[in-house]
Amino acid sequence: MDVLARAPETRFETLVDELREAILTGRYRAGERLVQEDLAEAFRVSRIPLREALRRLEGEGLVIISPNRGAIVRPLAPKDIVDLYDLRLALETLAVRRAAERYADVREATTRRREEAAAAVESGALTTLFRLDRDFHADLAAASDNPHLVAALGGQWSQIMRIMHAYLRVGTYAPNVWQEHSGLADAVAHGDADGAAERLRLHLTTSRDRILADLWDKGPVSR
Amino acid sequence: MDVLARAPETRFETLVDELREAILTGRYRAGERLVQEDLAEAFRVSRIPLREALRRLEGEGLVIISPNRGAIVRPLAPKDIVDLYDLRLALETLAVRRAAERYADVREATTRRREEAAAAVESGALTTLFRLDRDFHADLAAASDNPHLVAALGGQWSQIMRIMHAYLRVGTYAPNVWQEHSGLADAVAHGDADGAAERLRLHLTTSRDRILADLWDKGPVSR
DNA sequence: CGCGCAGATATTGTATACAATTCTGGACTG
DNA sequence: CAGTCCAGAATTGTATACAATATCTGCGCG
Repeated sequence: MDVLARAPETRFETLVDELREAILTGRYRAGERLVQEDLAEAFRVSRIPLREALRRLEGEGLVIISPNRGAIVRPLAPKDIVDLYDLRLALETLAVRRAAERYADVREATTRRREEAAAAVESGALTTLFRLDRDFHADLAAASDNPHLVAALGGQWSQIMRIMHAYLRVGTYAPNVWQEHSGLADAVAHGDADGAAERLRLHLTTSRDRILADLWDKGPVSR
Repeated sequence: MDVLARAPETRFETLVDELREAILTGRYRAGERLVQEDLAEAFRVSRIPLREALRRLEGEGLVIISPNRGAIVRPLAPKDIVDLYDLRLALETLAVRRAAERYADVREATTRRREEAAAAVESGALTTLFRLDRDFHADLAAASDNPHLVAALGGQWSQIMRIMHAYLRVGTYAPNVWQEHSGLADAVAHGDADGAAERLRLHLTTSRDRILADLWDKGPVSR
C-alpha cells in the first residue's frame, strides 16, 4: 500500500471546497463572471466536475447560473446581511436550545480554540480567525443532535463567511467574541436554554451591527 | 414569434423537477439505487445533465451520493420526521412573525385554494392536496420579505413533501387544515405576530403528531 | 444617429472513450 | 467446509471533441 494516505475524495468534492473558498475570500468578486473554460483550466479539471461544482454552489446561493449566459458570483446587498443574520439567529437559537435541553458540554469547543484565536488576531490571520469562529458555531450546532438543522446552518455559513471576509478587518472584529462564546457554552452546558438563547441573540446582533456600522463607513459596496 | 410559449428551461432544470417529483411521490423508494445509465435512458438525457441534477438533489438532502458507488434515495427514519418538523417550525415561525410585522395580507392565499383543496379531498387527489398545502405555506414564507428564508424553507419542503406522500392518506389528512390556515392568515394580516406564531405552532405540531400516530400503526417503515 | 443583421463568442447538451473503483462470483487453499 | 483471493463485470469519474443554441458585438445601411 502507499505510504501516503490516499485522498479518497473525488474531483467534484475538492473542487467545491476550493471554489467556495475562492469566492468566500473574495478571489472571485461579487458579480464577476465565472467562465467555465477559464475555471476548468485554473483548477486543472475538465468541465464535467466543474459544472457539477457550480450547480452545488448555486444551490448554496453563492453563484447564480443563467441558462446560456453563464455563472456569476452572487452579489451581496446590505439587506442580504440583515436577512441572513435574521435567518441565522432563528436557526442557531433552535440549535442552542436543543443543545441546552440535552446539557451538551460544548465548553471544550471554546477552550481549545480561544488562545488560537487570540494568536490569529495578533498575527492578523483573518481567514484563520473566521474559520475558528465557524468551527465553534458548527460544534454548537452539532450539539443540537438535529442533522437537518446542522445541514441548514452549514449552508448559511457560506454566506456568513462571505460577509465576514468582505466587511471585517482586525480592527472591526470584536475582541470579546470569544468571551461571549465562553458564556454561551457555559449556559448550554448548565442546561439554561433561555440564558443561552439570550446570549446568542446579543452575540449575533452585536456582530451584525458591527458589520453594518463598518459598511456605512465605506458605502454600499458589493464585493 | 411562436404561438406556443417556448419553455426557456434547460434540461438540467426540468430534470431536477422531474427527478424530485419522482422521489417525492415514491416512484423511487428510500434506499433504492439510482443508476446513472438507467436514469439517463428513462428521462431521455445524457449523463452530464443527469449528474448535475443528482448533485443538486444531494444538496437538498434527497439523495446520497457515495464516490464510485453511486446514488441512492436517502432513507427517512422517524427521527428525521421529528427533526424536520422542529426545523420547519423555527423557520416558519420567523416567516410568519416578519409577515405579521409587515401586516402582509396573505388571506387570499387561503380563500383561493380552500375549495380547491376540499375538492381534492373529495376526489382523493393527494398530490394536488399536498401541492396546495405547500403553495399556501410558500406564499406565507414569501410574505416575510426575506429571500434567504424563503430559499431555506423551499429546501425543507422537499423533505416535508416526501414525508407527506409516505405517511399521509385521505383519512389521515386533517379535515380542518384549511380552517387553521385561515386563522393563521387572519392573524398575520392583523399584525398579530404572537398569535400567528402560536397558531402556527399548533398547526405544525398537530400535523406532525398525526403523521407520527399513523407511523406507529404501520411500524417504522422507511419508504 | 438609430436599427438591424451577420459573425464572433460562450454556453449547453451530447457522444465517445477510457481510467479508476467497487462489486461479484467462483476457484483455490488450508 | 470455511475463508481468501483474484479475475472479470458493472458502474462511476474524467477527459476530449463537437454540434446546437443563445447571446453579445460591431459594422454597415437607411
